[in-house]
Amino acid sequence: MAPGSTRPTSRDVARAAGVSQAAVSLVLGGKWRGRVSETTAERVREAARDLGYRPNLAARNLRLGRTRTILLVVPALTTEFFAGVYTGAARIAAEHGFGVVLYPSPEGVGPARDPFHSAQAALDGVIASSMAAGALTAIRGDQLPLVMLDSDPEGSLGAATVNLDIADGARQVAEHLLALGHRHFLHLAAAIPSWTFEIRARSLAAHLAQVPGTSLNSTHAPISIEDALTAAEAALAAPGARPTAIVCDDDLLAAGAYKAARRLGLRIPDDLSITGIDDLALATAIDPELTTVRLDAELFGERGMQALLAVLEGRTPAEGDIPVELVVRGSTAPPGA
Amino acid sequence: MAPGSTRPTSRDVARAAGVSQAAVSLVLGGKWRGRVSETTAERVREAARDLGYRPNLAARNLRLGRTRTILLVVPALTTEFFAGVYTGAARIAAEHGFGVVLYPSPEGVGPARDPFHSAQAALDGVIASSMAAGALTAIRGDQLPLVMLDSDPEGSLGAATVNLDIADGARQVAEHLLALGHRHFLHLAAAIPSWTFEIRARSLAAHLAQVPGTSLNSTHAPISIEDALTAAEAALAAPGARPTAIVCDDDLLAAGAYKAARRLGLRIPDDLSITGIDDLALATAIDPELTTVRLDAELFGERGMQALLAVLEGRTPAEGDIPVELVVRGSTAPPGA
DNA sequence: CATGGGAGGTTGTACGTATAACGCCGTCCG
DNA sequence: CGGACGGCGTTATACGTACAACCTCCCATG
Repeated sequence: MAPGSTRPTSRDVARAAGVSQAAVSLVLGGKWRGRVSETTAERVREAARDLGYRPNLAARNLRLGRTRTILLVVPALTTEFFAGVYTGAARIAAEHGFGVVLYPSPEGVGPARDPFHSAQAALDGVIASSMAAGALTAIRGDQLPLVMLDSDPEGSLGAATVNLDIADGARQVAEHLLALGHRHFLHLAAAIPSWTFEIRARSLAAHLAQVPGTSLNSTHAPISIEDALTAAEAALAAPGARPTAIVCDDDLLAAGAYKAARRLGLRIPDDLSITGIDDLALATAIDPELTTVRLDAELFGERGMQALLAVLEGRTPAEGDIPVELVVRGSTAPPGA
Repeated sequence: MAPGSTRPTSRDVARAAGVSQAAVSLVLGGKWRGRVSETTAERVREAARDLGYRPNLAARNLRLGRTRTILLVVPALTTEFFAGVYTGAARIAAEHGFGVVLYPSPEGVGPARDPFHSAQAALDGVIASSMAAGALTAIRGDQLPLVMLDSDPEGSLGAATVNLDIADGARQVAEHLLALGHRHFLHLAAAIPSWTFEIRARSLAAHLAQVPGTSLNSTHAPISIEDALTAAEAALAAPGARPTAIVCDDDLLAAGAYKAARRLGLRIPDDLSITGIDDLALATAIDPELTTVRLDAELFGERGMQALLAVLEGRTPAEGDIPVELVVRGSTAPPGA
């Protein structure tokens, strides 16, 4: 590369190899069988290597009318959960020659910035978590192929949806705690308006109500340890029957509940059982280790990407929720043990 | 939009507004002052709105020869640290009309996949963490403007570097523990070949050596709680003088050290002091809360992006490491307290 | 010997945009 | 009254690629 010169184009390669630009495109595009001789092809490849040629993706995208780039819209990346979703989605995408661009919705329901303008890349499709509330209004009305993660199948504008079987997770938590003998519950819920969290709450309430004599209170907090601490401490200190178990919408909230329990001198699990959802690394770092619902984030991302690829190819995405699994650890025990 | 039709182009807008395509480009590009009348401009804007026109970014990128897209190459997103870096970088980028695409290097030093092929987007520049070892070889030799995060200023191919003052962090840890009276140390180091971790180790050793009679052993583990648990347990159970303090390269490693201490019946901080680096949410979730070095991940990302923007504009990036701050919490105390 | 056809290319064009260069028309000044 | 100039546009072109269509040998075949 001479200084000041720009990147080499396919025409530069052609000149160096003594062929036409079209021949370069054919060879490097792998479509030269029966069109270009092996010796010429090798000469082209060598010239490309020497010049350090990289195809101009903007030009290729323009020509082909597609970019093989998918936008993944997620809420903030404050836990590794959506990192896992990204990893799974990116893996499947790579297998099909697609790239994935991440758009973490600015904190919460911020000023609805435009993900399409912000992620400058030209896009072939979008996968969006229903929790990325701020960005969703901007996405609606765009005619890009869309797959929603964890979204109300009825209210997703006809877009395909991929869901974790989160209602079943709530069922497993409820049955586990009921079997241990708990009757008085606190639901420490995420203060995010999202279909997912509504379903969790409804499923939890429904399954707890199957046993007579149970009580269920709720309190809400933003998904952060400090906010959860504040909310849990207030709820535990409130007058009336103290719950013997706290069901949290998220492991981070559970960590806040741990801190509240410590402040109030309550031992876990003897005085108070706590459950989470996600199974983050955090879950086994705290003492006692957290009983939680394991969500397979990578599988979630994989299924989301598979669904989008199906949409892009005109196929119908596979049906079926992704199963989740209760992992029983040390934070749950019979009440008053 | 009639069904089956493709996205509207600027020419469609022009037709609808009864003007030329060039006029549309001028109006929508904001360069119409003195070239197009206000009434015509308004007509164009209305037509664009009615048709739901979005400029084709591939075409724009091709025409302008730049994409306003930056690639951020990071190691795996298993903690929120690099999520913070991304957030900071993306904020500064957005202020300058740039987008950021994330490339998490496949686990560790995986098969050196090509970040440029994987992230399909056409790029204007690259910011790369020196910890993303696998991807770095692919980046080298590419003539894209490059900024390295936490990299040896000497060995970064002349690329600009932005560093956290990690050596000073190690100094603060060393002086804190020495002041408490500790003399026998274990360094639980990250098993990642990276300049950053070498510097931490060197700085730690140098500052501890300033006090006569100190001892320092090292053990290495991949950055995960379970691996750290294994390594720390082995090191603590080894014959010889047991360390009274463990200095960890990372909060995740520190969490592993907590678990090792619990298994061995050692109380923190009475029997064993532990320190980390990063100040993740995890640090205040575990009990006792972790004394650690707070790294400002978002500022790190901001400075990285500012440096890259400077490079792109031909300016010289600002000098100076980013200061870090020891946060003293409950995991450190005088030995044998 | 004419004809077909395959191997090995080349020429030409379009993707959608931004912008340089060029009108055209009315007005105003010398 | 000529021409310069400003306001309001238009026409033409280039960015780099992928591929359809074409072209030219040369050999085999009837």
